[in-house]
Amino acid sequence: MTENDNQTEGKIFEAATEVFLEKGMDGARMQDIADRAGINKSLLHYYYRTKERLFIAVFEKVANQMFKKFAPVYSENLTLEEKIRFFFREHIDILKKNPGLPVFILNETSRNPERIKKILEFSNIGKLWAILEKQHKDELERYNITRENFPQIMTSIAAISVFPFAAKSIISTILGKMGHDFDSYIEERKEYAADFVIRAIKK
Amino acid sequence: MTENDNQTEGKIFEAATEVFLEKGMDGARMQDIADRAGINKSLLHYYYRTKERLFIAVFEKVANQMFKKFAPVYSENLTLEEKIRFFFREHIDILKKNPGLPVFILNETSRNPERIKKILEFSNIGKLWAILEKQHKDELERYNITRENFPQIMTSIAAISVFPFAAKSIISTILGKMGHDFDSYIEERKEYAADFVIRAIKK
DNA sequence: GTCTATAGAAGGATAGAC
DNA sequence: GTCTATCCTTCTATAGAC
Repeated sequence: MTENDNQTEGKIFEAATEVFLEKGMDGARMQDIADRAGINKSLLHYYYRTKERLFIAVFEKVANQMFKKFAPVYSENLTLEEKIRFFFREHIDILKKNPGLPVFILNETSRNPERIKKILEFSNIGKLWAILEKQHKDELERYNITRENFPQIMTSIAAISVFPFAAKSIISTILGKMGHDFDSYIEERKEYAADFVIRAIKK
Repeated sequence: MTENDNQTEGKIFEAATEVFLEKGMDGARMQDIADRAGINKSLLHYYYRTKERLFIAVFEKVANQMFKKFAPVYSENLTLEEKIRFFFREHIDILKKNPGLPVFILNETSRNPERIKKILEFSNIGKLWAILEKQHKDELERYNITRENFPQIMTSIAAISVFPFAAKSIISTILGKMGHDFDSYIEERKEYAADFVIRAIKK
């Protein structure tokens, strides 16, 4: 591969990421991607053969990005509360920079459930409970966290972090009516969300 | 209008609702809608002129459905805790019957923010805080609920109720890896969510 | 590797008969 | 009010020159 290959392929991939995030698979147009990449439409097919393949490349990259950001949660040097605070700060910060990500992933996985399986195969999200139980054996006694309600807690945490961005246009509109604005609402949320969850799970 | 008008228009509307919820505006095909309604494609245009108009009819009906189900929250005969419990039971039950609703609304409002404005105009969601303050003046002292953190609380409640359905295929896959199943997770959630929120907002 | 030109199919929309 | 036939545009994808 020459340098030109990489440059062009990279430009295509970036442009495709933009367009797919904005319009979704069905709404995206190959012409639009080509224009933004500053190249000809047929080059897209030269590098990726079909729209579907190009989409999958983008989807897997973007989805992995989302699920691989849980690293600090596995760190041994943080208390449970610190991990929760850390998570909300980091995760909300990432979403702040990519506000279109949640709707994109939610939408595409909902219309095509098989897509998520490959991504989750290589994630250790299934082992989360085992890790937590091992790392916080003593601490856990001070919280209402059990193997049984663990899915409820984890999905609530994800919900509180992700939903504001997934529902951004609705929330923005309502906040506007009440004299608030979205950006400061999000900034406040990093700490509020952590407090909220910690109170909710404390014994 | 004859009876036939209503029957056909109704069948079209029902079919359109199904298809739009399943595929979204961009993924939906007029031919598909016509087939499900058991009529010819050109009849769609006879009744609704364009795909866009048909979509708007469906979207407004469906979105209103979602925002008008907050009625019990305005009832004077319930305590704050009872309202929260009532909300989660009712709301999760509705979503259980229409699991595709959240992604549909999130997706379409995100790609076209103007769409939500007309719906929210006729909703009294902007006055929620005023109503709450009036109806629960004394009770409120036992909770950490202020005018300032009210948006944080409301969006957390919505998040906890809506997100499991918006992320259904992801959550289902993960639950599977952990030996749980989605349906019982949802059934448990009605009570768990209420407990979770009440603990989180108690002083 | 990149472009132009175009095939081939599909989708939304309309005309006109009944 | 409903159908058939068809127009027109748009979109993905490929052929072939450079």
